[in-house]
Amino acid sequence: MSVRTRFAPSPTGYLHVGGARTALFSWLFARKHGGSFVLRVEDTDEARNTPEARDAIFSGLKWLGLDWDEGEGKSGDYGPYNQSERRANYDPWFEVLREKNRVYEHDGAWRFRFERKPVTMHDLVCGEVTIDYRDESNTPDMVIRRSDGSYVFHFVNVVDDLDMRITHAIRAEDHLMNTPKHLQLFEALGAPAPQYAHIPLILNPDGSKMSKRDVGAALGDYSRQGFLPSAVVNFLALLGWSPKSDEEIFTLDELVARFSLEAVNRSPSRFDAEKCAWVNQQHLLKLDSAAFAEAAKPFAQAAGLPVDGDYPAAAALVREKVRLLSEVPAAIHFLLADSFDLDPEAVEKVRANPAAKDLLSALADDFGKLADWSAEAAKHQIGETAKAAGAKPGQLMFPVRVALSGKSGGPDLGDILALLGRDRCVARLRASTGKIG
RNA sequence: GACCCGUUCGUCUAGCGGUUAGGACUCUGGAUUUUCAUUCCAGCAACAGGGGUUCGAUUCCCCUACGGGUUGCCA
Repeated sequence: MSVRTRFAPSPTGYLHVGGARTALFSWLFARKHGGSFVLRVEDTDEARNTPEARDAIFSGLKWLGLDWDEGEGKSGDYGPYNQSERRANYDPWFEVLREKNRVYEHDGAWRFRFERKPVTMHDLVCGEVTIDYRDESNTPDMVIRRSDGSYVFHFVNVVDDLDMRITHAIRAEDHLMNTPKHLQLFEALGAPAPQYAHIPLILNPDGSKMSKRDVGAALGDYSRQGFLPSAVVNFLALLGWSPKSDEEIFTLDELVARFSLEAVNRSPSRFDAEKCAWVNQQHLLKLDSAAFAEAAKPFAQAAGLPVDGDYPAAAALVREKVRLLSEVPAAIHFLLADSFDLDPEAVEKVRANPAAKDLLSALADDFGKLADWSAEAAKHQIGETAKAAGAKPGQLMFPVRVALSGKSGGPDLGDILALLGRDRCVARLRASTGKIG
């Protein structure tokens, strides 16, 4: 029997990073075993469902690269894949329970009669867990059908997993205590239950439960902040799962090859934005210049920078300098704009050397006389100008950087000189020297 | 409160009876780079506490503390 996993979100908010990771692990497990990944939308709570939330789920999964085999936009043998459209599937199973006298009416609602015995689950992550249903006060019979005739989560979740032939239900740990209830339902229905795997929750940096509104909770924020989907997937995989080696940077394909539920933790982990940014930087480093420029383009456009002409070349110069794509516009602004601001702190450092101003003026003159312009030629001239004034080349490099970019950090100076060209360099040298003096 | 799960550097983690407790992020130094960054090297930093079991416990058991989850006619 081939593996079938599912992701079963309810469309009541944006896609949460915890949900995204649950989806990731389910997807990885299915792909690892050549199985199917089903996307089922649990939209039975009409009051809280929104179309925006539905779209956030679909677009979020697509952004991460987690494609589903059955569900929204796909055909499949076990549909429909929206719970709101599955009413007809539930009634027959409810009848089975009624015939077996496993349900009884109470205040208009129908409750499932638990068998009063210890129930042991064999969780693929948590191991054996036993809940004693003889303690009725702790495990009251649960409502599975409301007085308005609609079915409750526990019942539809079980019936859907059954009807959809789900073999492995991978879900977050907040469902752990639901599992023996579901196991009882499967047993009463006379059907085999899927194997369950409960993965630990993701917490806030301070250890509190990460929920809506918390920083970093919404998956949609990550693209806006300049994260690459491959980096988010990579980082999420490292939360609660370990490759059991010192390697940390993986592509989605590499994760599929290495993933296993045995290597999933049992303890909750906190979300560390710093490390997530570092992982993103590592993924950025794997992009070639053209791909990097393309990925950063939306951010440049949003910042009002022109994305034709020098843009691709400018973006390429900062590929190794940024951790997030959102940092690109500020990093290349001086290369594409006509005017830029001088950072006061950088100017102070230049002023610390009394000779800097004269050196810059001399360099502007010498640059103007240069016939051939290239990174090498310009850098060579910096050395010559410095030497002529009895200074070391290094003493002039930093002032030139500040005069041309306004900042103390940035791309390689040779790259800056080459991209700006002789005339712009001379003009900026003169203009900035005046301001520095 | 009851029930369940968990607890290794600040954070993510390796470890499955005997290790100088390893790696990564962050931070701090240094090397390289005539600039910036990358890179490299070094350093700081952990087994929650108490009992057992054992020749020997971070590893196994119990208790306590702490954290999290569940306790809905939400999912």
